[in-house]
Amino acid sequence: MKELEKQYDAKAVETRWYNWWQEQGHFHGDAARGGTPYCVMIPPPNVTGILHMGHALNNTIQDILVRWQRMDGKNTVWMPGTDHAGIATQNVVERALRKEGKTRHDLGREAFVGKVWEWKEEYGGTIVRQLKRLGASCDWERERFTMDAGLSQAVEEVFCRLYEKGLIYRANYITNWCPRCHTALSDEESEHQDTAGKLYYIRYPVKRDGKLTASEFVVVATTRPETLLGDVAVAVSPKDERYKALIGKTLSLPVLHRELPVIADEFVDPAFGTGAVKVTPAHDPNDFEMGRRHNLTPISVMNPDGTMNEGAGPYAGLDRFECRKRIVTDLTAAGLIEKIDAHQHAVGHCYRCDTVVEPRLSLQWFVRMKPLAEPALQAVLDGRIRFVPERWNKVYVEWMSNIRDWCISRQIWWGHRIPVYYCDACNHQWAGRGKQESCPKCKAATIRQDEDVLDTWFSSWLWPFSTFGWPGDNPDLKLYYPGNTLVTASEIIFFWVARMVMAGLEFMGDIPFREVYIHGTVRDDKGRKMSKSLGNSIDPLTIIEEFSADALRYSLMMITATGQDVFLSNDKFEIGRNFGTKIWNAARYMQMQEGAREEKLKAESGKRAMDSTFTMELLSSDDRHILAKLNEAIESCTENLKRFRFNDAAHALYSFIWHEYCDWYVEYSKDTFYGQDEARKAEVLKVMHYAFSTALRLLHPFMPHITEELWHGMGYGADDETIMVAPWPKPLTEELKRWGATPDVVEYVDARHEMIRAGRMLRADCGIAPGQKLDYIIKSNSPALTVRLMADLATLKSTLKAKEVTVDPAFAPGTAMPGTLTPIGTIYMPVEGLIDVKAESVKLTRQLEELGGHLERANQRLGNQAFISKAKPEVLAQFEKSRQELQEKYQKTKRLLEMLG
RNA sequence: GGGCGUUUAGCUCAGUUGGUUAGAGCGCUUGCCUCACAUGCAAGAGGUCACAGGUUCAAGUCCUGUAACGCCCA
Repeated sequence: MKELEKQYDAKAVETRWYNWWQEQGHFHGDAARGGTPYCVMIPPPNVTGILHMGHALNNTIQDILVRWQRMDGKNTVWMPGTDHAGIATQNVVERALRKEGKTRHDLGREAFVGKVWEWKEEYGGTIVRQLKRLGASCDWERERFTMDAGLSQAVEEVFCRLYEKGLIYRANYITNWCPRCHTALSDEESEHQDTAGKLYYIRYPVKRDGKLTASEFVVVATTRPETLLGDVAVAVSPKDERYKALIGKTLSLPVLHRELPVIADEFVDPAFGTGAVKVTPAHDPNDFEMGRRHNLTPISVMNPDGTMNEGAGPYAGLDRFECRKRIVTDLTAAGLIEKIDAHQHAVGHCYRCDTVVEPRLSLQWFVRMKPLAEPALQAVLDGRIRFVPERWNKVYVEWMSNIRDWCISRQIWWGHRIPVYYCDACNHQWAGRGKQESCPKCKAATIRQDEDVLDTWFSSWLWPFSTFGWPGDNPDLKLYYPGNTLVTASEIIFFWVARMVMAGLEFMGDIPFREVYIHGTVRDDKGRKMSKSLGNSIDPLTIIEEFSADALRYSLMMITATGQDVFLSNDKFEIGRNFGTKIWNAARYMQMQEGAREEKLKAESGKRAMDSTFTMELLSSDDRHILAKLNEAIESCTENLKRFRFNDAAHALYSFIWHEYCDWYVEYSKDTFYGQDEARKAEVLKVMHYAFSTALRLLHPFMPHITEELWHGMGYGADDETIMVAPWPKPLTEELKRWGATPDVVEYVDARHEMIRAGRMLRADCGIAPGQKLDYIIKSNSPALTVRLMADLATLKSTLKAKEVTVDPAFAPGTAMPGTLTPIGTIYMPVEGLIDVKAESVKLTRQLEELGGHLERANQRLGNQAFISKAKPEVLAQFEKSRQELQEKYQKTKRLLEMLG
C-alpha cells in the first residue's frame, strides 16, 4: 500500500483498471458456474453509430444494475453487440462510393456487400471502444453482431418457421417509401413531424349527361396536389346532405380529364376541408383502403426515386415537389384553385435520412402480427413482464391491441437476404434454410432468390436468444434465458421491446425479460433534444476527457429522476468530479492517520482485515452514529436500486459520504487523532475503514474506477482481488444492536449537530473571527443529556473552536447573552458587549412569529373534535408531541428575546 | 383529433401508501488559503407547491376542470 497521490489522476486510473478487469475475466459469466443468473441484453447500438449522451445514460444504468447484481453474487451476463443497421450502413458506404463517382450498381451486389463488410471491420467498432471508456462491464467475450453467422442462421430459421406457419405473406400494398433510400419502411421507421404545409382547395368540374358543365364544381382539399394525377374517385360522407345528390355522378379530373365517380364512404370526415376528398389509392393509405372497398384500380403516378412517371402525363419526369409547384401554377391559370390555406400537419420522414416519405404502392413482404401479438399482450396484462415506470404498460398494451402487419422487406443490399426462392421452371415459391440448389418440386436448377433483404429489426427482435446460440440448444440458453432487465428508451418500445416479447414467446416459449426500465431522453439545458443539426450535443467522450468516466456516470445518475427526461449542460458534470475528489481526499486523510500501522499492513500481504469487532467501551456516540448512518445508506441504496430509483440511491451515498462522513465524522475524529489516546485512535480508525470500505462497495456500481483504485489503495483487498466481486453490503440490523447504535443515540447526535450549528451561527452573527477562541455554555434539557454532553465535551470544543465549553443544567444567563434553542438544550455564548442586540432581536422576533404561526395551527388542529376522533392514534400522538415541542420552543424563544433587554 | 407527461426556491429537480415546521444540487450573499480536500470549509437568504373548484379531521400528495409547455399516436 503506497501513499495516495495528492491529486486523483482519473485518466490514467480508469483505463488501467478497465483493462485489468477485462484481462482478469471479471466481466465474463459462465453458465457452468451455475447459481442464480442475472442477464441483461444491451440494446445493440447501430454499428455506424458513435456514443452520444443517450447511450451514456442507457449504458450507465445497465452497468449499475449489472455491477450491483454481480456483487450480490449473481451469475451475471451483460450481452453486448451491435446491429447491422441496414439502411444507415448502406448509406455510409454509398456516400463513400459517390465520392469516387460510383454507385452500388457499378460494383454489383456481391462486391458492394463485400465493401460494406470491409467498412464494418474497419470503423464498426467505434461505439464498442467508447462503451469501454465509459466503464461498461459487458461480457465482451460474447460480443455479437446481427450479421454474424449464428445470428443469421437464427434469422433464416425464424423466417422459415413463420413462412411455413403462413404468417409471412407477400402483397402489393401501400407502404412508406423513402425515395432517397429507395426502399420501403415500416410504420415505425416513418417519423411524423409537424410541418407547416398548405391545404389546396381544387375544383373538379361536374359532368352532366357526359358533358362538362361550365360552372358546377366539387371542391376537394388536399395537401399533396401532385397526387391528383393518380385520382380514381372523389369520396364524400354518405351522411353529408350537401353532397347527397352528387353520389354516383361523374367528375372530370383536372389536367388529365379522366372521369371520376363520386362515391360515398364512411371514412370521409364531413368536417375536414370541404367534406369531399380525392381518392388516390396508389399514394395514400386511407385511399388505398377506400379503393379496395369500392373496387377501384389504383393508378401509380410516381417512380421509386420520387419523380413522376408516365401516369403523370405532361408532368412525367418531374420531381414530386417540382411537379407540385407546376401543377398548382397550371391549375391557378385554369381557374381551378379556389383557395390555398396554411395548414399544419404531420408528415412522415425517413428515420434514417429525414427525406419526406412517400406512401407508395409496391410489392412487399409482411408478417401477420395478430397471432404473435396475442400472447405478448397477455404477458404484460398478467404482469409476467412489467414496465418501469408503470405508465408504459398502457402504451405497450395500446400498440399491441391495435397492431398492424409488419413490412419486413427492404429494397437494399446490406442485410439478411430474404430466404425465399422462385423456380422459373414450375413457378414454385418456397422458403429454404441454407443454400438452395434446385427446386424441391420439379428439381429444376433454374431458381432465383428473392432480391430484398429483411428489416434490421427482424434480426434485433431475436437478440435475447439468437445471441446465446439459438436455434441450437446449450447451457447458456438454459441458464440465461429468460433475461432479467431490459433498459431502453421509450422510442424503442414498438421497434424492439414489443417485438422481442413476441419473438421470445413464439420461438422460446417464454418471455425474454421480466422488467423493462424505460428511461427518459437526454436534452440540452433548454430542453431541446440533442441533435447534430442543432449543434447542441454534448459528446460523452469529451466529458470523460475533461471530468472522467466516473464523473460522467455519477452526475448523470444524480440528475436523472426515474423515467424523466434529463436536462444537461457541461457544468452538471462538476457534481461527479467534485464528489470523486472529496472521496479521494477522505481516503488520504485516513491514510495520514495510519502512521506506523502501514508497516504492519504490509506484513499482512497488503490486505487489511475488514474488522468490525469493535470494543464497546471505546465506542463514542459519534462512532455509533456513523455506523447507524452507514446502515441507512446501505438500506436506502439497495432499496432504491431495486426500485430503479438511481438518483435516490446516488443521493443517499452522496449525503452519507459527504455530509455524514466527511463533514461530521472526519471532523470529530480530528480531536482523537490529534490527541494522545492510542486505543481510541485505533478504534476510530477501525470504524472509519469499516464505514469507508462499505461505502466504496455501495458506490462501486456508480463510480467503478475510483472505487477500485481506492479499494486497492487502501488495502481493502489483496492485490489480485477486485471490488467488482466484493460482497454487496447487507443491512446491519443485528450489528447495530450489538454496537449500541440505537435510534436514541442517532437522535441525540443529530440534535448535537444542530447545537453545534447553532453555536457557530451565534459566532457568525456576532461577527467573531473564526480564529478567535471563545467560551460556550450549554444548558442541557435533562440529566441524561448532561451525562452525554459531558462525555462529548472534547469534540464539542473542537468543532465549536471553543476555548471552553461548559455543560450546566442550572445555568441562568445574564442579560444580553445570545443563545439558541436546540432539541437537547440551549447553547449560550457569553460575549457581553460584542453582541448586536438589535440584529439578534430582529432574528429572534422573526423566529418567534414563525413559531407562533405553527403553534396556532397545531392548537387549531388539536382543538378540532373531528380530528381527535378520526385520526389514527399514532398520528394523534405525533401531533400532540409536536405541539408540546412547539410550545416549549415558543416559551424559551420568548424568554431569550426578553433577556436581550 | 386521441393518449401520455410536466408545472414545487433564481435555475435543474426530489418529495413513496394523504399526516410534525416542504427538501437537494447548482447559483446567490457573508466570512474563511483552519495541518484530507478552495474541485474546499462555515454560516445565511430564498417557496401563498401553475390556477379554480371538490373530497377529507388533514391535500404539494387524491378527484374534477382550466391554462401553459413537451412527447407519442392518428
